[in-house]
Amino acid sequence: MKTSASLVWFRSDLRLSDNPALQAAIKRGGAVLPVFIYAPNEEDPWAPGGASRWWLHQSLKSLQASLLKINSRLIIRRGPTLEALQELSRDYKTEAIFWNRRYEPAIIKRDAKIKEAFSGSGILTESFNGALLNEPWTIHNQSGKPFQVFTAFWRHCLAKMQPAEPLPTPRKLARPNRWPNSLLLDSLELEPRIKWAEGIRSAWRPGELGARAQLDHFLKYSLSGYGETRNLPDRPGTSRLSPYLHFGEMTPRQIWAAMREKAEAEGTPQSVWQASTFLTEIGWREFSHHLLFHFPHMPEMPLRENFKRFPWRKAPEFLRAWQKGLTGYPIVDAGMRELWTTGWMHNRVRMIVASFLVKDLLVSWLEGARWFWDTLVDADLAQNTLGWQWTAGCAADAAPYFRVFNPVSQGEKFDPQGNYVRKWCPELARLPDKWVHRPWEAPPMLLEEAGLELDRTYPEPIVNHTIAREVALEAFSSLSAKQR
DNA sequence: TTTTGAGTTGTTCGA
DNA sequence: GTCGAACAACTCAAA
Repeated sequence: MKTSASLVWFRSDLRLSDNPALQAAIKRGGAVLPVFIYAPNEEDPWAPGGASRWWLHQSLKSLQASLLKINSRLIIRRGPTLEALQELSRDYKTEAIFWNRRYEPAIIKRDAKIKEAFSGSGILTESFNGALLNEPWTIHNQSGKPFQVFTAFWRHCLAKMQPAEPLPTPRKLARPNRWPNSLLLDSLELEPRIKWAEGIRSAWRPGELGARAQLDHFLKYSLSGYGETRNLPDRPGTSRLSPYLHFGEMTPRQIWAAMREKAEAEGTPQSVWQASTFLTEIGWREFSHHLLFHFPHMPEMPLRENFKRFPWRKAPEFLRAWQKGLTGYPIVDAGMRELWTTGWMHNRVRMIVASFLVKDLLVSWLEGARWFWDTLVDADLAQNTLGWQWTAGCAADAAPYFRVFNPVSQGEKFDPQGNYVRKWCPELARLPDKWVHRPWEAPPMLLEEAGLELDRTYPEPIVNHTIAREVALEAFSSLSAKQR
């Protein structure tokens, strides 16, 4: 005798709390079958990179454990997704399939096909908003078009938004009479064969519990100084919630609720300001999803037409030096090595290294986006795309072309004691503060005392920033209508 | 329809 | 050392 069941198709929502699809299945009654289907080629060309796969493995493991505690299990299958869902629903008298939406163009298309395939089958399919404060199609300006400028977008959202209370965490799920087969998590081979993930492992605690712990820690220790310390890469001044948000181990709605609670408890103008500065970052996440939804070609194409003829360099040796953290600019190299080691980079440093690749080296933002995609544990198509287009100046609402970060002054301003640089570039550790961001200018005696031999133990700068800046300004001005 | 004001995160130069 | 202005042109949003 088969029991009637609902499938809950887990995707980028690896949590039990505040999960609309899961709640819908519970509400419907009958058994709940939690399913994860691994089908990376359906996300092509943005299938999860190495760091993301590592995180995904840990998250699934954590979700398995959480489900076990509430009388349930995670069924793991491989794609093609449609076939996997059809097979499961055939074998287990499935009445409904529920999932939370994703917004990547390839996923939207695939999900639409899946919905289509089940229509008329007698199986209900329903998707929910489990990742955003507002669905992208509900936000538009007065002429009915999507916003392209952040400030206007976020002002509009703040005025209209009333995020609901987060949904509860289920205590117990109804099981089927008999569990479907499941693959072993290890058989998905998400973890790297070569052991390069140890640095990531020691930096992070993936999963829903890790997410909550991180949020609590941030609210308790870092939010009060957020406006200032978020820019200092040697301190834990940022929220570090990005990977949790990407994998749906935490929702913006939960963050919103936690912040509101805290603001109500404290209520000082200062705390409200710090909270709003942080919430603006959540606003950027919303904005990036809004843009990706309305301009689905964004991951590959510049939003501004005229950038299609930008003279990017093909410079594999520059790209490689940047990737390896061997550019000769300490703050850039420190950032790239932090990324490689921990799967994450401080936001301030992301801007610096991105500006360096795009403006000093004149290498296309797409190359940068691809590298970040493979190495970041928080790699998110919407956020990564907007971040790079913003830096390159080819988004509608972008950094002005003349804003070229100076890697030395940025380093001296935001890492004045060189703690960050010394941590990730230990060969520079013994240089005095004064020279730690510009070793090539240090007196030879000092270099020797610090055990540093330029071009042997640490590279000379691969480009001269002052000259590179001039070249970049020239290249960018070639885009203006007057000149061309 | 036309007009106006504004636009995340900077740097440099010269007074 | 500090401060304000210049750095383009363009597009978006809203009046």
